[in-house]
Amino acid sequence: MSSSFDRIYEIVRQIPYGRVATYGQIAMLAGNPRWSRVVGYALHVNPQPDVIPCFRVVNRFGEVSKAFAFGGENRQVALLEQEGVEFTPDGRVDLKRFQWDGAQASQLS
DNA sequence: TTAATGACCTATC
DNA sequence: CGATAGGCCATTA
Repeated sequence: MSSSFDRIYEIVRQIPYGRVATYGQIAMLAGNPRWSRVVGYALHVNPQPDVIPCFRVVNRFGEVSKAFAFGGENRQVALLEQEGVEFTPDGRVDLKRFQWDGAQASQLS
């Protein structure tokens, strides 16, 4: 019985293949631009990793968090690369090309 | 109920 | 430009 997390999970779970979303964006789509921290917390508990691709969630800079290392930070990068996501030498994702436009998708007829 | 924590973001020095 | 501080929200102890 999650509380507000359900809203967040709903968004993250809608992230399409080969696309990434940011905590702030997810929070915004959830209806609260300041849930950024809550989003991270929600994914931290990640009760159902089978439907919640947390590895597709990155910070505002498209970079994966340190504490994300649920099996090696490199793991998340590898997974995203597997989906066709390009990473920069800085270890960041090209948000302007791979950031999931959930807002647009949500409003898309 | 209060205090402390957190996979964040923004502003300031 | 790099580091620090504060703010915001929800969860947990």
